[in-house]
Amino acid sequence: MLEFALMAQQSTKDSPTFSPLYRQIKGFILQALEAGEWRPGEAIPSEMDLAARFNVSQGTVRKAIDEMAAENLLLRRQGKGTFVASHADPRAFFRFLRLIPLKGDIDQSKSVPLECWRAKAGQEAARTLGIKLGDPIIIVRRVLQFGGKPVVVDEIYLPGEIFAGLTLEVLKDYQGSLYSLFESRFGVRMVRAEERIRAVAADRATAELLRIAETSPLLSVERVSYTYGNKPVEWRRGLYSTADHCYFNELG
Amino acid sequence: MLEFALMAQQSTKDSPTFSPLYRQIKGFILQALEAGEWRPGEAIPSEMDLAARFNVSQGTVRKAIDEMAAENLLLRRQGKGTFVASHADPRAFFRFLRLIPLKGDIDQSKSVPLECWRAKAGQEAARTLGIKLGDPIIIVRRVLQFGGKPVVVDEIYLPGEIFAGLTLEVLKDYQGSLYSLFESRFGVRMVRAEERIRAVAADRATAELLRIAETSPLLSVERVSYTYGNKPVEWRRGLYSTADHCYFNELG
DNA sequence: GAGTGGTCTAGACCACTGC
DNA sequence: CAGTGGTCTAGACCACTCG
Repeated sequence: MLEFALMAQQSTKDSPTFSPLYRQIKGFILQALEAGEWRPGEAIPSEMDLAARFNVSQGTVRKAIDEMAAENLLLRRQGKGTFVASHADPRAFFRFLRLIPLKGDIDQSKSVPLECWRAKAGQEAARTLGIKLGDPIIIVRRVLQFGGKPVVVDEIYLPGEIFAGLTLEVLKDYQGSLYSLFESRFGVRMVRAEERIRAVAADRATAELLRIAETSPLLSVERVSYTYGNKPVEWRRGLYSTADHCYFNELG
Repeated sequence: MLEFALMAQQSTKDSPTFSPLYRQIKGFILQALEAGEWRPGEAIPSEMDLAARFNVSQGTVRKAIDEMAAENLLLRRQGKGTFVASHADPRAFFRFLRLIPLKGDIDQSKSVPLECWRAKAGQEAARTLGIKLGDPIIIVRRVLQFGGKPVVVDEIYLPGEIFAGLTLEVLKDYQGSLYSLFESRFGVRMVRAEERIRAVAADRATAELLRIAETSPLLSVERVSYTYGNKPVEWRRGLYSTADHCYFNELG
């Protein structure tokens, strides 16, 4: 990160674009994250360092970092430092997969990639991913198992430009979550997502994969994931068998 | 709220029950809310006032309130004061009902109560609501309409002790959300909830109410709602028709 | 012990609301 | 104008981690 001169044109009253100092600091840190200045898992400079660079007090930097920690962009660890959040952290796993067993403890999950092919973006994919009609996309199909049993079938649409080099072999070789792979191999960190959930009847192919009866009710979970700057980088549709699991959501 | 002497046995190091001052302040404010010292929608004392009462600095009170505002317990309004959050606030509505139309704008919703009767808590209800087996409970059935069409059938289990006096007439007479009614008439404010979502096939009765085909896939949304102090006070099961709507969830 | 984040204070000033 | 929350500062000290 480069050094900064003062930027605080705090401007009393007459500025319609007023934003407090700590938000500007937050913006700079965000930019640096976006630019990959510090990689996921790494420590960012200490609050004192940042305060010195930005010519503000520690408290102001602190407030900026507080907000980013609340948004799961950064992770504070007392006595050690502040770290860029990473999907490699196992705690991040259930932040995006809200599936828990109906009874018993959380069981081991395993991702089984089925297919991975190239295609051109149709109207819906283009609109959702913010790319142009006909732009290259990559489509992945996979099954998620819990405790050895298939529970989810996912179909995942990715912008071909960003995920160039993604193949079925890469997927099969990788241990760990998909987002962890995206982060370490493609430098794309998922920061936020929206899910739209409906109930649908299982088609034949899905029923076979999940080893359930055709027309069984399934959850259809459509997800759009965003990276820094609200940029959509993944569109997926999952079909969840809720025979032994349920989608768990906490309403704050 | 009574005045307080100093409580800050901050105790360096040797206290395993260490908690910072602002959390103790938060605890006191929480207690006062729980005791109904300030009603939903009312203002609580100013930060300066509270600081004086607790013999701490404004900043410490501020941090306590910050956390409570983040938890939607309080609502800050610059220049006016800090207010007890209320379900009467229309913004609170979609915090608990995460249903949006598949296309088009959010349409007007209407709750149509069907039945309301007394019963004794069975094993599951007793466990979920934290009451004793056989304790009185109230069961409400109702339909939620969006844009005039039935979309949700709810079956709601309430502890009879807390909601004594709830009848079908009361429900029918009340305009506004259920939680708003609970808050204003029974002094019970829902603060948090957990939902478990599964896909199920519509039974005949539900299918008729929702005007869909029997065995159509539906979302089964089981919710436990809590008031202050993590006390469960509502258990409900909703069946959502997702023909024209979907459950929307934001993953932070 | 040095360095990190975490808490707390006291005071200044700004932005917003309503009288 | 007074009163509220919102921002920013400077400094002190505590709790935690690691060498």
